[in-house]
Amino acid sequence: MSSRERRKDGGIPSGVVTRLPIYLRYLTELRDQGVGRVSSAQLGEALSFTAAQIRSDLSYFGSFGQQGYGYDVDELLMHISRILGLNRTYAMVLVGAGNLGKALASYENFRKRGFEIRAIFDVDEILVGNYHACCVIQPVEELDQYLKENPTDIGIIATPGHVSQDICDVLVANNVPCIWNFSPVHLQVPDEVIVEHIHLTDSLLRLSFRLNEQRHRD
Amino acid sequence: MSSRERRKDGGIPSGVVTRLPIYLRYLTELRDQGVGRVSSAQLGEALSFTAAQIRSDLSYFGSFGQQGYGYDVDELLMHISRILGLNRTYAMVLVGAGNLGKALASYENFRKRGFEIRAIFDVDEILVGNYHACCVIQPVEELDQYLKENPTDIGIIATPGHVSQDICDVLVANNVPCIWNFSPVHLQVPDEVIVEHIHLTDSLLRLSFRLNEQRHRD
DNA sequence: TAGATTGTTAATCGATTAACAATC
DNA sequence: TAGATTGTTAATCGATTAACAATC
Repeated sequence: MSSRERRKDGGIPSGVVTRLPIYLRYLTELRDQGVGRVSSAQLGEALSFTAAQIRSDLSYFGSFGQQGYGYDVDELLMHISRILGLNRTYAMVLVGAGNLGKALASYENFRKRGFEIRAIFDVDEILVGNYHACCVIQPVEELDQYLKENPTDIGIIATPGHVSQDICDVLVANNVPCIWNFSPVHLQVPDEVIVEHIHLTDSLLRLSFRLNEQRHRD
Repeated sequence: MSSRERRKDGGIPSGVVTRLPIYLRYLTELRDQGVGRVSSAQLGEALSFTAAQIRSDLSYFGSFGQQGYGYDVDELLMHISRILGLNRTYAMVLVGAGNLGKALASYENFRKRGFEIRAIFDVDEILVGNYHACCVIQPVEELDQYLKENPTDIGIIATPGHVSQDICDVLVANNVPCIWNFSPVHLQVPDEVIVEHIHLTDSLLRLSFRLNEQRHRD
């Protein structure tokens, strides 16, 4: 199947989407080291993937290499950047200005990539009115009105679990297409809404599971 | 294949390990709501999995249900807790006391589950000596000596990318079996070391990819 | 007992990999 | 040209699902 035909059926498999940012990161590293060219075998070696998988992943989007040569690092980097949508900016709102929310708002790398936190909301009256990183913290009751006036691509939920579904509903009702969820809750959203969960505790539990795994063996 | 036999071959598939914490979280919610019993069909409905997948996942570890009845919520919760290793505590060190590191150290839920940050390290002389949450922040040069004197289960890396491999090497050299990595780097570790990556930027890029996905379709 | 739901098997589906013709 | 490596096909592998006998 050619890449053109492949694109027609459903979406891109999630495994592919998971690996693209990994490729991007490593290619950026190579470029910063002044490496100009790389083969799928070399990429695979460095990232613990097979060469075939890397070529297969890239072929969903086009032909970026050259037989007998491999890939031009700068060129491939440019293609993957575009594929991931890095050729534009994204407007974000952050809900929840606790320790984690503040850490996210302070993280410069997001803005550098074009992901801009444009407003911060919290319930805590003590926090409201304070400047943090980019913005004044606003009362959460104003989230709905803000979203009506300001088109927003990504809503970041960094609230305690018991309010996150309510916040999510407000975001969805105002057509925010993407949710970045840091609360320990399985959010209910319509099919068309895109959600990425950062479940920190789940990740820790995967560590403790693997650490104790031998116990479950015979 | 019986669960007993299944356990003999390699490890548990990573998909199963990913879903166990999700089951745990939802079962906890049910228990807190006073729900005493649940079927695989109900679990699947709530979490968008098939009932068969849930039964298949659980069967890796034993038989926890009853035909015609389903699962006792408390009992299943107890089993999954043990499977995930929640019947003990874990000693952790945190390296990197920036915004994100501080947020992690302040997060009470980890400690409640038995994941205890026992020491914090940073390069920044201004931070060193300050108390944060549980512990005094120590100079990173003392990490090696600390690990030699204090058995540690999990090393948390919340440093800038350019030093994270060095920190990782110190952790590995001192037999820390698990790494929880928040830095935007693909760490090189021996096969037996267990690594969980929280790559925040990768997660954002998956959002922007999905948001722009239709552009790549015909 | 009749109804419900498990745990497991066998069938299906999808993802990964090996192989290779094409070609730089 | 000879050597290297792509993009793609076909084969393999593993994960998911549907179906059902067992049984509470």
